[in-house]
Amino acid sequence: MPELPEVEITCQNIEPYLVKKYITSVIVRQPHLRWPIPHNIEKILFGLRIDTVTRRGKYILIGCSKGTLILHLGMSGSLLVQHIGISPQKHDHFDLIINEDIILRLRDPRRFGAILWTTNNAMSHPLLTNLGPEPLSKVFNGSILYKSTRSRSASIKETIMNNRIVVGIGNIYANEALFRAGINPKIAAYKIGINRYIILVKAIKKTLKLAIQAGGSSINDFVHSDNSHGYFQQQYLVYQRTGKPCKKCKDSIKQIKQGQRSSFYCPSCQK
DNA sequence: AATCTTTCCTGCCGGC
DNA sequence: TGCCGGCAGGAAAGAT
Repeated sequence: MPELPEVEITCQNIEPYLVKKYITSVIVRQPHLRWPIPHNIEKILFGLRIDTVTRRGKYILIGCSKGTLILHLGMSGSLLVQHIGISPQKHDHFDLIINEDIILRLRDPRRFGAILWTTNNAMSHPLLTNLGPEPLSKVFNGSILYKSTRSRSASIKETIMNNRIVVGIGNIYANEALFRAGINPKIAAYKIGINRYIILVKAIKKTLKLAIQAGGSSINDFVHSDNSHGYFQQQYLVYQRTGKPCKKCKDSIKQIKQGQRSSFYCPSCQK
């Protein structure tokens, strides 16, 4: 399940295979992702040099000589780096062939991912222009989060999962960060004070950094671009630990629904 | 049949 | 009345 740590690691893994190399062909097998892959993408990308591989939230940005390829892994996507000649599997929808040698291959069973192209400044693309701050950047701090939540009656958990407030925090790390901060996921965001927001921001950063260090988390279907699996899934503090003892106080972890998503928390440690 | 992953979009609400 | 921000729910495909 690609959350920000997985996307970050994917970027790090694919970058050396792409930068300063050339796109020598493109194969589209299934254009119907979240939005259609641009119909003429093969012609657009042919012969372009790749200059950069960066990330904005969970969007992967492949900067080329004439524009930017915007990728999103959705709920089940992964990017594989394979040698040319390896046969595609059932859900391998898109190949970028690099220097006639290496394939960057999008595998996405549930097809909630996206492949888009923009010739303008990528940051002014409609999907990117309204995104909140990067959670690991210095501008994301307790004061910013406090100010941006004054009119928010939604729960704190749903609020930190809102991309306009802060990008990149999905269901797993929202649960984990709130536990680390000792904040109950049901509290309305506007009711939380500046002091607790400072603690929460530190907890978010720590949670994401630990996950990136561990190589990204995995439940079922996240595969690293070198085809190895992530190995962080054993270390969750609350996620999917319903009924198990809290790792701080031994109380039983509770599971509830918030906005159609499962939340996990310790009723004793999170007030 | 329900669940799980992301997040955009639609429709609705209340405030000014 | 219209505009706006905010919010709840729905939608997409597939594995289990």
